Amino acid sequence: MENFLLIKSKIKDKTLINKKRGHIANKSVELFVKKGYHQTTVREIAKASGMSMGALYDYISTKEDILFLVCDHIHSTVNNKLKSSFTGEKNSLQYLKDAIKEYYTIIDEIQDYMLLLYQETKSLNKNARKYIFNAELELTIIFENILKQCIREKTISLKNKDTTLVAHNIMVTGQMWAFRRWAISRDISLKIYIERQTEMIFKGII
Amino acid sequence: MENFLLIKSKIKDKTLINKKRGHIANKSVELFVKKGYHQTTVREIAKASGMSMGALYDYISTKEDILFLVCDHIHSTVNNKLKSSFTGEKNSLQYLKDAIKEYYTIIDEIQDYMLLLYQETKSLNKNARKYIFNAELELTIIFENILKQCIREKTISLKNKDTTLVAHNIMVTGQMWAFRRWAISRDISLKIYIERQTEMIFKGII
Amino acid sequence: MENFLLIKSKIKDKTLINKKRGHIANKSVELFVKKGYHQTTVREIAKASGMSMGALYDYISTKEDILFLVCDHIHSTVNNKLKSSFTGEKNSLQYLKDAIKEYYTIIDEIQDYMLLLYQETKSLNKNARKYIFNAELELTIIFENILKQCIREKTISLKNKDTTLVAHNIMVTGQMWAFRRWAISRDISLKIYIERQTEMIFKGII
Amino acid sequence: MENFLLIKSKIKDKTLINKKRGHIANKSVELFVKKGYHQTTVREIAKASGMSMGALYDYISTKEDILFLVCDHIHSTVNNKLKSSFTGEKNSLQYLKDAIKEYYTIIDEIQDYMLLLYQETKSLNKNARKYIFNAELELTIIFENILKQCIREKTISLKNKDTTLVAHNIMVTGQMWAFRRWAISRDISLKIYIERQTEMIFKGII
DNA sequence: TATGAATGAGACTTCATTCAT
DNA sequence: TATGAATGAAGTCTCATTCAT
Repeated sequence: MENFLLIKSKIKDKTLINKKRGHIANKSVELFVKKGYHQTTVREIAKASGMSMGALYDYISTKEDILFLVCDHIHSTVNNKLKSSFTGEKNSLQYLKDAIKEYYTIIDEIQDYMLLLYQETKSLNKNARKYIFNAELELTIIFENILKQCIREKTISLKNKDTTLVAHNIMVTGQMWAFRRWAISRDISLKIYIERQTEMIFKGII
Repeated sequence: MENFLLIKSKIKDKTLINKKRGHIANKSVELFVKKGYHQTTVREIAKASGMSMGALYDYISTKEDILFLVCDHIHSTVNNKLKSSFTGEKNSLQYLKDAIKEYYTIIDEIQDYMLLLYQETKSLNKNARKYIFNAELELTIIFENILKQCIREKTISLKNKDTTLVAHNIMVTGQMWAFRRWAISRDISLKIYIERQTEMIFKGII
Repeated sequence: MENFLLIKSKIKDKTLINKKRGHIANKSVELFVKKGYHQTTVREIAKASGMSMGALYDYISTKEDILFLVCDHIHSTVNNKLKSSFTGEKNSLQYLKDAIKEYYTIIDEIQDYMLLLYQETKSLNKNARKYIFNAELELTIIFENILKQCIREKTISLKNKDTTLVAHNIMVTGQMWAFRRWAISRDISLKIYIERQTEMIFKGII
Repeated sequence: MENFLLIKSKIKDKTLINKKRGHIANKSVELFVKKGYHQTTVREIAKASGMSMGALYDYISTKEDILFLVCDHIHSTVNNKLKSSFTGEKNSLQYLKDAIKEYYTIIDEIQDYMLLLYQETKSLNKNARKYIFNAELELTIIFENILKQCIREKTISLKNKDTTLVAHNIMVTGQMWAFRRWAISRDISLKIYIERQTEMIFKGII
């Protein structure tokens, strides 16, 4: 977590800061998911974190900072989960397929967090928003790179300039599982969803 | 707009209610787009609407009602625009293609509204949310019906049970133009975006 | 009802005024009993009276006027009921006994109104309050006069100067049935209550 | 004051809560007496208490809570004053006589508070009202117990089952001094009032 | 460092009263 | 006379942030 640049703290010990901020993010994310960012009061956050108001404000300086912490936290979670799943040697096509499956599965696991992330980012200030967008972009680039590898290995037929779009498509189709659950999950399981979507994505690029 | 069931009013004249509520929605949507729902005060809305606080509250009973009005307004706009574009005789495949183009163009025109719609719906109460979800579903069903017509005319190869998923995909890919503008529109114009996405969707179903 | 002096009206026809004001008082008293004067809105009163806001304000000029109308209405009711019960020839002691019984019975019948009367009078302006106090005094004087008649007929042993106090005692003991119902009526019926209290009053003055 | 169960506070220090609530009650009671509960604004209360709006609301959560605080305060005052007056050894009849005198004197001292108490209790919610009624009942029981003691000592001739009623009579006759001052105190001093009323009460039970 | 009481501007909402029709 | 939409001041309550201890 490189949020030192964006959030000021009265505390000197950077290890402590990291530890406490992680703690705050963990406790806050649950509250935000349950009640939404605006409906959650700083008092509630302090209580849930087992800290006093003063102590809390020693590690952040604005309520918005907590939202940033939370968004960052969610993105890190996804990022780490996804990256740590990339093991073993395989051909690039299988790699892509597995990455999609993994990403969609992660989204399913933390769908509430995903909703939170995409609905509340707008409440962040410009800089923080940029930071979060960047994290989102990094994730996209992971897929883009796999696609480029596929192109190099000629396992798909796609122009290099279109990889960005396809990568975004993959991500959005994944997030759709969280956003449109109310409509989709009535008819279809995650397993089938992944199969169908993967199939269609592949048809589009092969 | 049949929001009489969900929003109470102190005014008796239903025509007047409709007129004023439309006016309020029109003025509020701009404020919400600019500052967000929570950051916009009722006083600002009253002022922008050229009404007194009291008059405003004669037509609604909660600030949340205004959000509902706005969400409803946006959906109606999209719905009407889309439906009014369906003219002329054409084969179902062309029909689908045109519908996609039309929908994506509408999204481009009112992208700010789209963002608002999908980020603030969560602030509505359960009933209002259901209502809005339903409007979203209606839109999806339009695409689903076109797809089913294509299947009947055998212009695409898709199983009937997969039409829902593809319809959602079409919608999400369209909304993506609003949500991921910051990443996509740097490299690509709306025209190209529509072409590429249509191509990929069609590859997936033919 | 001589409230013309205290409440202004835009209407000329005095018969109409009387009729409508009676109507308003009748409808309002129920609302006031149920919700209290302050919690009842003029809108509710207008609706319950089947009048428009404007029409209502043609017959009164302040919300307080309605409260006055109501208080007056209650007092009149008690007064008329009590006075109309005074029939037949009897000795003064029996007269007193009957009057007490009658008064207490009236209080039992309209106990909610009694509570209203004594709790909301304070919200009236000085003049209106005086008027209501006067009506209360008139009622007291009825008892005082009976007591004086008893003294003249030597059926009780009481000094003339103490009649006022005893008259007040009689009234307060009656009102107590309304005010302390929550404590008293658990153990005792109205019939017994009247018996016991009458007995004690008589012991005090004979 | 054990009002912790009925009024929530954001403050942790219970001693502080008690102190401040006492302070708030003291300042509010004057305002309520002067202007009435409904006519007094929370802002005025805060100002009179020398607290900020926020601070005030840290110790209560509703304006109604302040009314409860005040009613409780008044009752406690009466209760404590009365109880602390019970000293010395005397026969039960004298005891009763002194208690009446003391109670009536207290009422005279705080007649404005008494009026407030009985006119505004209705604005409390059910639970709070019950609590206040209970305090009133406790007071009544004090007199009831004295009466029972008299019965045991055979200094009065009263059936045990009638003690409740007489106790209520004593209290109501006392409160009458506050409620009907406008009519009574013109002719009679507190001293005389106590004498006459005591005399009549005693005649009724001996 | 930590605590939590205090601040105070400002949010939403109500409602007695008026007045154009 | 009657209607009911409009006014706008004022009410209660919240809550991010600070600061004395």
